Amino acid sequence: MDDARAAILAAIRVIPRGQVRGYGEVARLAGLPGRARLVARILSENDDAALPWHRVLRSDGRIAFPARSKGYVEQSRRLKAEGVTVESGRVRGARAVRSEDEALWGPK
DNA sequence: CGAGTGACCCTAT
DNA sequence: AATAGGGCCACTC
Repeated sequence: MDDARAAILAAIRVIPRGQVRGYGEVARLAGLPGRARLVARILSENDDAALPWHRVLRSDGRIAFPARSKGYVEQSRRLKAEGVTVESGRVRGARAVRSEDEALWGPK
């Protein structure tokens, strides 16, 4: 297992229950700025059921899967299960993040 | 080496 | 708010 993969998985495991992060944000927190696509790829290959992969969303707070796809349904289900409100594929309260030190979800 | 692909991101319309 | 166009990274053929 390479370092990048380990760093990314670690960053995801740290996301608190009931909160969400963006792909680019996770990459940044893992010390790999600009590797959002790598995060997505790692997740697509992940098989660990204990990993809170459902807490990772696109930078605009929307679920990355196509609406109504298997993954989409499962992700919104798992989010709602821990108290996160999801409506029309978007997490309520999440805001687009652009700069380095902003968070997709966090203290307002 | 080049072209295509994707659980992405940003800026400009 | 929704689209379009580029940019990016890693991988496959």
